Amino acid sequence: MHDLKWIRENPDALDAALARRGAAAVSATVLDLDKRHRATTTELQVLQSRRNDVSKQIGGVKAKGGDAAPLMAEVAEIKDKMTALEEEEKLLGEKVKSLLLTIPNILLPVVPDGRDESANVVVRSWGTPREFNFSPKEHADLGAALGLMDFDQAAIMSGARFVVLKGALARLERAIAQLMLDTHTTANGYTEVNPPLLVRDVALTGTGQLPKFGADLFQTTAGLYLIPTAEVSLTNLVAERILDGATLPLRMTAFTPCFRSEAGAAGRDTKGMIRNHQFEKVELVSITAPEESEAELERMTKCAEGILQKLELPYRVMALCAGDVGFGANRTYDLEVWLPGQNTYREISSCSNTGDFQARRMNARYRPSGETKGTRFVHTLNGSGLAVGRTLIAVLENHQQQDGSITVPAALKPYMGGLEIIAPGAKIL
RNA sequence: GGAGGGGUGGCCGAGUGGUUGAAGGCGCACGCCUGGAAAGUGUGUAUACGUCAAAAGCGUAUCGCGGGUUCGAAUCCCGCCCCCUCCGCCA
Repeated sequence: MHDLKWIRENPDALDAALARRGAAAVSATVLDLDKRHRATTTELQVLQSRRNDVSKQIGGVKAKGGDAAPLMAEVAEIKDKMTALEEEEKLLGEKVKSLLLTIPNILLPVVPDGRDESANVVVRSWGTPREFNFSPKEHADLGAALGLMDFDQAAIMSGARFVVLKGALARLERAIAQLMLDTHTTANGYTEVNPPLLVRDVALTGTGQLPKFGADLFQTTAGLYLIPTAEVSLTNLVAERILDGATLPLRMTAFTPCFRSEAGAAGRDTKGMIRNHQFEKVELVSITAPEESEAELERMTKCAEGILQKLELPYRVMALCAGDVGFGANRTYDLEVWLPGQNTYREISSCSNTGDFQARRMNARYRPSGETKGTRFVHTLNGSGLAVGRTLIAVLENHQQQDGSITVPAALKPYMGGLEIIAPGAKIL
């Protein structure tokens, strides 16, 4: 959400920023509503002031046993006028607020121009895609051949876009998550959190999924929503709080299931477990002072990259272009992992700085250390560190052998009880 | 799910219709005192919005949230949220 004052002073900057995203200008509409809202507010406040005044006089007159009738008549008249104004004021205020909630964040100047993902820029890459002396298979085929990845049975109980992992693959997924959590909580300084998976609409409004993207979410009959990412739960850990500046930055990580309706993705990535309704992810969230957030984004991205390196998975870092950066972010790096079975790079992590965009929506502030007066909005960042399901895919495809077995990367062996090879033919279920 | 109790400033806590943004205390800041410190003592100590070129000042709102009653609400009424206690159910 944007600062209204800033929009008043920089309407053209807002519209120009929206144009970079390919979005329509809104400043004129905002300013018109805001102007009418403030005019109404001022008018109302004059009446309120007068009413408070006269009411005090009535108290005084009555205390002395005088006749307050004329004064009461005056207040009655004032109140008449106030009723309509109050309604108007409230309505205009709500209109301004709801419009503000639909305006995306302003991109930083470093974000490359471009309309869609084809204009994203490769920042750096790591690792060399392995040379295969056979034709590498896709993860869904590998998993099925191992007998440990079952889409059919998942469909019977849950429908499309679900998967059942069994035996060594179920364990592999857990091992991957453990490696990530252990790395982030020790080497990278993040605090592990186990947050709620069901949240209220205010939490989702705070992080920006609502009000615009409700169609992507699963909502329960009780009105709560399943989180589409732990970013929601973790970032809301600072909602409505005033933090002590000395405690910043806060770094937290959580391993959670994520739920997405994939409403707009019919027909895309229908094979395999690339795009499921339910998947697991280790999320990273940082809360920083404003001047630290850009450096923190670099740091966070490096933390995510570290996991890919440990797993010996080639990847590249993409700077998303203006048209591809998400609603709440001012800048985003995607990590794309090499998938030999699909002969392409696929997104496995997305690290974003939202600046004070989310902080304003959830009223997350801090008091700069040393200062006793005044608060400022914090900056919030989030990144996948990494998407666990997609990491599993990458491990399968990159570490597959000609016979369909999977070599367990060294970093995962301790978490696999020393298992070195996941081989076909295990008797399972 | 049933019954009851409660949500006041950074914290504790008073306040059941009238000049209360809110007593008192703690904490914090600054000063006095002291060789220095403690103790003592004095002063100050919320947020948002509006007005203003800006500051000061002024105005408005805020005692969980929203609505209502009233000339006037932290105080009365209604709805919601949250917390606590007991009962029931339950991993």
